[in-house]
Amino acid sequence: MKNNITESSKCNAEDFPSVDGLRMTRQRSEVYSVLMSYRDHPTAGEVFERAKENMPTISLATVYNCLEALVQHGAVRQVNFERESSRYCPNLTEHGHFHDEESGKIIDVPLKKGAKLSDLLDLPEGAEIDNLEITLRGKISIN
Amino acid sequence: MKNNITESSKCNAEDFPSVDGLRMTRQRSEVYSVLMSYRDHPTAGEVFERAKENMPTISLATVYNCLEALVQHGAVRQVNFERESSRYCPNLTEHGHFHDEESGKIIDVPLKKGAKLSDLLDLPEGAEIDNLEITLRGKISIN
DNA sequence: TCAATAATTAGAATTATTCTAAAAATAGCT
DNA sequence: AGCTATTTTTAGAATAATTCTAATTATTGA
Repeated sequence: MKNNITESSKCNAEDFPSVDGLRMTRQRSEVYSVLMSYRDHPTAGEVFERAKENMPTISLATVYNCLEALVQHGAVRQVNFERESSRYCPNLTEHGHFHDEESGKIIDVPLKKGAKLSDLLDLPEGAEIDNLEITLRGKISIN
Repeated sequence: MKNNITESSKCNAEDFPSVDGLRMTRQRSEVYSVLMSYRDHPTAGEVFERAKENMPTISLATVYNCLEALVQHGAVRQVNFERESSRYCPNLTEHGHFHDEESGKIIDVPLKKGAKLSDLLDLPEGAEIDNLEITLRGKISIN
């Protein structure tokens, strides 16, 4: 008897590791693996272009849907630079982003171990932080 | 003899303090004073609504132009929250922004005196920072 | 296998912002 | 003051990223 597992449900932990509570689909798996393999903070449009290489029928709306689902389940992070398109980042460690004005490249900026945000900022009384975004823009001087 | 100074050139340091290199105009002055008087991080659209109270003929395009000019001359700051409309802030001290998820309010978060960003972040070699944005989202617990 | 639910899709709609081109204001001359 | 060059303002059109809609397809669980 032919295996009745569909294309979509074939996805497993290797394709789409541990994103709890999120149903696996071929499209979500594809979008996630695009982010994991390039790791260069692509926009939704760029993810779409890359995903189409493996999955020519995927739609842009689906890429947006998948990215939203992945962000909501904490599998990837959405990062915003000024008014530009959102970009997506699979690095889940606490970090900021440096946007090099010359090359256009975006570089992950790790938070120093043990450094506390409250050492730097006068947070409001009772503030409970759900999300922190640190973005830096500048140049890298070559000496 | 009638004073030939036009409406626009009448603007002086009181209306539009020290923004060097930027020509004073009635519209820029109005936009600037809207930001200075409310100090609550309005969007361009909100600035437009408020500016119209004093200057009913001002256009939205002009508000955008004025805001851009003021930002470029360092008179105000542009702040972005996720994908929402840009907001504008006349507080020129180094600070971040806390976005309260419950009230929607945006609260300035001062950087602690003497605190250095490099204490918190592992900046890339030779990075020269032109712009820093720290945005926090969360709740304020009332105890 | 069937019914219920969820995801995908194409294309339309939305919305913030920018662009365009013409009119108005202004500054720098003489 | 008058003239000219430059800048700013303006209304409306254009753009572009994202979201919405409604129909189709896939998936789950009984």
